[in-house]
Amino acid sequence: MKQKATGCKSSFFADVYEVVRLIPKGRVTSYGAIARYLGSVQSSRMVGYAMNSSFAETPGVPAHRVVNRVGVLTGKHYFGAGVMQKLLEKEGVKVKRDCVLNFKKHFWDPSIELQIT
DNA sequence: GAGGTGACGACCC
DNA sequence: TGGGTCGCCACCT
Repeated sequence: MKQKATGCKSSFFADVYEVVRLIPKGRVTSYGAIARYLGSVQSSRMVGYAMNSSFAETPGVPAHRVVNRVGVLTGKHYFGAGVMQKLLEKEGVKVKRDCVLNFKKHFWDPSIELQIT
């Protein structure tokens, strides 16, 4: 951990972290939604990569609120088995078999919620 | 300085 | 309709 590019607000990662922190409690979003909000839906993979490094971020990034486009907790393996689901259920999000129930209902789109007026 | 990696998404067969 | 493959782009080694 020499530089990690942290502290550089213009970093793509930093931008991702900022958006994820804005996700309200009991809501979830997708990697693609964040990537699209940042202007590059093709960079959706980078969002996931950013989450992988989010554990080193302070304060912690609620990465458990970020799932793939169909509501599957693909990152739970990195969080720890059951941890991601437990955190979501604690916030009122029903999770079954690593899938968010009523995903569309809990979906939080930054491009809409954070739309520039 | 260059190549490889990756928690996804969209398109094609 | 379902499964498989490709692309994309910033960070890490």
